[in-house]
Amino acid sequence: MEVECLALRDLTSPKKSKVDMEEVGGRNDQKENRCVERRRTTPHKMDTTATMLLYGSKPPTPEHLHSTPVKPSERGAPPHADPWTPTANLRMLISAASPDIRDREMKKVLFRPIENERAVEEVDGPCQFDVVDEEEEEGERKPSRKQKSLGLLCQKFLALYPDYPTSDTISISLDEVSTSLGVERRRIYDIVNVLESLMIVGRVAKNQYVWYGRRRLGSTLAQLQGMGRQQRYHLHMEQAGEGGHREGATTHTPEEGGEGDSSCAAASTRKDKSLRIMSQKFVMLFLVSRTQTVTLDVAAKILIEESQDPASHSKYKTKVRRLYDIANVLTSLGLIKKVHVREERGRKPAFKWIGPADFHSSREDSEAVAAIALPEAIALPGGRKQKLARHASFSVVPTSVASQRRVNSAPSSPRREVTGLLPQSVDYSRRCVSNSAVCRLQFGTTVTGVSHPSGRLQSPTHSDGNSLLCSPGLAPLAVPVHPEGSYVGPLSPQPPAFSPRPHHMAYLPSLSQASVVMLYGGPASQDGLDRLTTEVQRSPGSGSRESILGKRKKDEGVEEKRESPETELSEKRSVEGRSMEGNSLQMTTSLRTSSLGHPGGLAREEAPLRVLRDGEVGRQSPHNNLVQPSHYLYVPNSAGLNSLNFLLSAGQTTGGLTLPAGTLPYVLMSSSTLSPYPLMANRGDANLNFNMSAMMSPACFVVGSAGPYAVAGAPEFNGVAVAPALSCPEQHRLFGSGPIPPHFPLESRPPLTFIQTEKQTPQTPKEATAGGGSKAFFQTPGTLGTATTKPVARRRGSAQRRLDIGQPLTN
DNA sequence: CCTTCCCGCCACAGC
DNA sequence: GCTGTGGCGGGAAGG
Repeated sequence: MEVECLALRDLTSPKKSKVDMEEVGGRNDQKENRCVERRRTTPHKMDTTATMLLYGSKPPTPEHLHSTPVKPSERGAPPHADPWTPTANLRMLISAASPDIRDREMKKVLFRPIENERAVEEVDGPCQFDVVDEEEEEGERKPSRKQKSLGLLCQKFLALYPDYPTSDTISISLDEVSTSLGVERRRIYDIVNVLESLMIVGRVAKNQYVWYGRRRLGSTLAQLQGMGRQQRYHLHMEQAGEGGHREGATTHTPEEGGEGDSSCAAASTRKDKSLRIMSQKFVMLFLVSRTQTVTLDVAAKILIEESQDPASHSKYKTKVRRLYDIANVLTSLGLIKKVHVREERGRKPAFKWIGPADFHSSREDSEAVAAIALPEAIALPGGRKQKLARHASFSVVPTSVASQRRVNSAPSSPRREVTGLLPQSVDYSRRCVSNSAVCRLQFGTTVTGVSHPSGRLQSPTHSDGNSLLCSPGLAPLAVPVHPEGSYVGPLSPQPPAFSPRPHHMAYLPSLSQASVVMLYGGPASQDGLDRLTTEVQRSPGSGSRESILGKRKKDEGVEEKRESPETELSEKRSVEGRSMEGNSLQMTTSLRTSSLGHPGGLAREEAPLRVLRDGEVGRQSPHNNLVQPSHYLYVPNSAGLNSLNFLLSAGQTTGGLTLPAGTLPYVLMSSSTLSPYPLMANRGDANLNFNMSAMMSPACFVVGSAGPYAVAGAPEFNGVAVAPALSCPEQHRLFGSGPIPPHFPLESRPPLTFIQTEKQTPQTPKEATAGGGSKAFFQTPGTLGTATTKPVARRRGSAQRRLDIGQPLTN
């Protein structure tokens, strides 16, 4: 193989710089104007989020999505939900909870629709929930910069999809994502580009990406490591390290690429994007570094060199800015964490690799890996090829990859029609894979999560086996929803009644604008789970905390778990709730958007959630202390939960969840996924409870132990999507997912079922069956057909970027 | 003041 | 000309 160079050459295009220089003056002016304008508009966008979720599966109209945000009202969505309100509620909860949480909360409010804030303020004014702490009111108003950070955004993004999807059928629509997350597309590109560089996502078509999750991460990393070595980054690092700068390290091969193609350089288009390349290189640096710590300074220098640019100061600054962007994403992925290195002159910011160290083992997808790389390598369909490769190392991979991609992409039209793409590969039209338990919701999409193996998490108890995480292998599928006792979120103050044990509530503060209902289960029970859980670790500190990042760590499931202390970040985010005893499932609703908060506005309460049964939820597994919930049920509020009623079957059940096709959209997420978010939980007691009820007032839900849960959909919901999670082991079996312990105690339990009450359109999951029984869950009605379609719908399509991706068929 | 990094202008590229 | 992409750097928040 030749070397393809990834050339960074483009990173800084001289041309551009020049231009900028020239234009600066004018540009700025324009900028100003634009800014204003945009700002103004933004709020609407945000508003739409909820809507988006609703429509996710079925996009109302493609146009809508794209276009500028329609006001919610237009769509029928409630005018903006009050973002603040939820927050307020949270605060209350938080206060009640621990200080840590509070802090955390304060710092980050995930999913808060930032942009709307303003609007909201004006409109809503302070929320109704005055309950809140006083203290914050003011503060909140301003969305702090942190709340808008790329890292946070990335976490939200990641939370939408399972770490280890069973198949590569999960598609990602940038429009939807940007809308749902309430950010501009530009930001999504930043995230996606980095994820793409690691093969966590792949580009399918314009505006469409496929979610691969971390399945390929290990191989990707291995590949990058190899490339890094080839490039001799380690040498560079060393040199740099010492001297601080390495300039000389020219070790790297100059371009080779066999190419001499210098042409490459010229050829390169923007596509070669630097962000992607930089991201890969940055990761390589970690992988080849002995210390696994890379300072921005060094990284920037190395990257600049490669890029051939004369390192001008400005370039350096630009590079650094980009590195921060990349680092934020990588941090969110749990691959690196920020640290400081001391040097002679003080300390320098640096990042330390905390991701999987041992990814070699998993090489399954070697091809994939290859692919990974370097997108750049790929030739452009247009026939232009580009790329450049500068470093031999890169070259290695590329070819194969490139070819692959081409192949794939070529055939299909750029826009992938639903079906058309990737011939071999998956039919995107179907979102769900047969086997997979997971479904993604299309847009709303989220997928279910799955387990991922990450292990380290939180739970202190892992020993018990409470933890549920699925083994990697299984992961995708089965997520145990666990059956153990389920408990419903206490709307009512008295949770105890329901279960013997203290319930735990988990409250996620802002998952997204949409309100969320979380269900979290305690430890699943049992043994079976235990096995699965490989990952759980105790966290040193409190049992309760877990690191966020940690969870995601495993690659391919196999990776080692790390114990490492979490990153700072993680710590912050650690949630306490998890440790709760979790026996049961708990549900909580966040009010975020919703109605709760709003006085009038949103009242969607048409149908409050009600509990169908209470049963004793409590029975859970005996041992449950501190277990971390394995999964959470995430329901976008946007969907109109408020109006929904739903029933949950008793937790114990095992059966599985059954969701009627039309049900509401929900996603089952592994706890790890959520880990990053602040979660409030009550530990059994009333601590938190108190407010909850208030917050939730509109909706109520209950979980009965025995019965199935039914959800009544609000009118709005047409089932958006159903995430399939498997709750029980049995299901797993069905799916074949994994080993499940025979003795899984669930047998008797009734399955969870969601029922729709109201009008829901049942959707049929077409493929539901395929997988096996469980599939049903998975399917999201919408997802299947609808979702798929959506892409097509996407507005006009001009695809700009060629689909390079073909993704590895390999799977 | 320095670090971090959000924001969004605007160039490009495919149609 | 239009739209999707995404490079890039100003400048502001945070520390």
